[in-house]
Amino acid sequence: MAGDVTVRLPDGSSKTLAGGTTAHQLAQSIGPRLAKAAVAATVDGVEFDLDRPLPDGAEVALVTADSEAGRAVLRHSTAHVLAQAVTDLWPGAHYAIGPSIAEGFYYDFALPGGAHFSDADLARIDARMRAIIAQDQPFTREEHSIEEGLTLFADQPYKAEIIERVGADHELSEVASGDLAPGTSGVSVYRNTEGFVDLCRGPHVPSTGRLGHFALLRVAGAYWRGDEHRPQLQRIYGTAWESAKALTEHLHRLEEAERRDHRRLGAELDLFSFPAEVGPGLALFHPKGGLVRRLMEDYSRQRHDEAGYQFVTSPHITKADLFETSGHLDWFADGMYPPMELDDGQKYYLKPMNCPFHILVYRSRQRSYRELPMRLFELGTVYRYEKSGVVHGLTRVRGMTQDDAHIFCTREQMAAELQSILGFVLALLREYGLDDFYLELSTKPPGKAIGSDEDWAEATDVLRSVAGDMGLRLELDEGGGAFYGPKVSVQAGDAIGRYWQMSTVQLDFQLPQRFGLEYVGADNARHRPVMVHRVLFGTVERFFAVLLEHFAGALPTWLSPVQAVVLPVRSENQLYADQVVEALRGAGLRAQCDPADDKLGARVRRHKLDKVPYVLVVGDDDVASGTVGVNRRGAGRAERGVAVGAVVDMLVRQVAEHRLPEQAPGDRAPGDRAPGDRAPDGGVGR
RNA sequence: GCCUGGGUAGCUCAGCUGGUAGAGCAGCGCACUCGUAAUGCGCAGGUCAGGGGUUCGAGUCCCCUCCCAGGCUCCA
Repeated sequence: MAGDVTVRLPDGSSKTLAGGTTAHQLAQSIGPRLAKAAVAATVDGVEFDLDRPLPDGAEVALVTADSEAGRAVLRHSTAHVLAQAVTDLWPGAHYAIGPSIAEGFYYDFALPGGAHFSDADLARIDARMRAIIAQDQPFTREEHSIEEGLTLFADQPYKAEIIERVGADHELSEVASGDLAPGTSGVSVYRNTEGFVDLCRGPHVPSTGRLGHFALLRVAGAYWRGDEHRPQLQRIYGTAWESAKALTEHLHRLEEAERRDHRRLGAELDLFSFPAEVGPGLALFHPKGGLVRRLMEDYSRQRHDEAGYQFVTSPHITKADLFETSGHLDWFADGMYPPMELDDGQKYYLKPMNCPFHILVYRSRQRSYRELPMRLFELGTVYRYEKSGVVHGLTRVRGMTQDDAHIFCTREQMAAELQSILGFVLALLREYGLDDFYLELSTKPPGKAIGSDEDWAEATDVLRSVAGDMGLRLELDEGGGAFYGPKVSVQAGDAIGRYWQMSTVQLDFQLPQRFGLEYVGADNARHRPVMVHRVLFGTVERFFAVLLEHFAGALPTWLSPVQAVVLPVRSENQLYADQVVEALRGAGLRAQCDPADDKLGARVRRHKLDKVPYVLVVGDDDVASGTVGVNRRGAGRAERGVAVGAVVDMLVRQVAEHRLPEQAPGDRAPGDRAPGDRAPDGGVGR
């Protein structure tokens, strides 16, 4: 029939439909469930509203709400409703951009008179949004010229700025806000019944009634266009999901992340603190935290020893000259503590990096090619003057210890060396229970780098090819390199799916040149070595934090500050309990006794909350038969009557093998709370 | 550095519109000697982050500083 259109579906089949058929009608023709789940469609790879007619010959796929693309549509549409609610409640408010993001959305506003949002406002906005959703207002798309767009948004300066930018650049395929129609010289807007109109590329759900499983989370300040020289806007963050269940699960994940927060665990488990008297970003490690740190550091030293690294040590401060030569004072001065002036006005700096010192070790005498690759390693404590707003627990501090190595090698050796470094790094991270990795390649930072483009290109190519051989996903971080060279970083996923930057490997042609490094080759001529900068944990502090969160505080037995606690059931069992502790200690284990001054249940609970891997209970039966009751962390029930020798052997083996916990999370009773928490009051979250 | 919100006992928090502080847990003491996630009673503990101001009187109102949280920017 004339005017029919034929479209192809993802399964390869074709469907012929009456001309003007929309994606929604197509979905209905396939099935009511699909029609209900669909929130948008892709037409030849471009996202479309459901009510737009399908062109003939198109490849059409329906986007359902339970896909990532579908959630993005839900979130973006929810952001529109948020903006509508805010403009309802604050007439004259300017709205800027409101994209969907990884697990939610945000919208930026400038309120009249410079007003700002409060938590109470969030509740009001939430209520208004729900009213809009209840009205099931349709989202209607319109397309306008640039000029019409400017008229439409005459009183919305941020929207006008976006439109002007589109007008100035027709080729603009996408803007950060995601608000514009790609490849067009006009703009599209979406309108709903109450007259709210927003600049938007789309697509949107057909009507607000399709939304509703959302939560507004927090308000924050954010610079317009992310530029700290531009006005600061009021941002509202929220999340939205396809179902109440998905929303609830997401909120639970947020609670879980909060429960695992290393700052919280650090205080609860008495590992470290940040006294205000010391200063922001400067941690104090308590005996238990210090012990864990030492275990990690000792093991790191052992592995580096085995891998052919040589150990060096360098001071914490140095004269300015060194950082002038290295270029740090030109390129990194913002990140350094200001100098102290000593002697005759001589400037000394706290070191922000270890590399210049290791370079001087290399340069202390003439080097032969026979010495290369030369791998210098140091647990080097560095200080960086981080802006006050960025310090965060142990993951972003001002004083930190890097497990830092600098490898000097020939150009011929560098590919193999990089490969072996990455292999070494990944192997060690796996031993700590991290096994979900991807790599990130960071390239030359625009405007703040030393060295020629050719050198950067070569270094970047080598890193890319070596990284590509690791069999891991490789992502590009354009412009994210250090000032002296590109880097590959290892991003490790933790137990709840968050990724942390751990190790970085940087290839550097510049510092060897600036410091005039040489080696004498087999040809008896002088050559310039290449340098590789490498951290493995990144910093001991950050790695500690990541491990704590990954294991939810339940560190593997070999890293646990206390590996076993022995509980005599009653005081008459004390002597035997002491003997069990002695047996454990004699085998090199960290064990202690908790005498029967308290109920057994209370003591068990206390040490479980302390995440002690093994709680051993000894009563009359055990005294008689030389056994203990074993309550293993993470296990549901205790095991009775295990021979002392067997327990000692089992623990020794576990520690020697650095065995990982079989079950990291969930070693607390449901609904359980940390010491010091208030009694449950039925409220959700905080 | 910027924005917003905070800072009350070791921890988690309560304290209405100003009338000089309160709970739970932790700590200490006493009693209880108990077989696997909270025994009871008692005691002690706070220059309400620090400084200045308004006031007869400030945890509470105002200003400054410090620190923390969530963001922005930046980054290991």
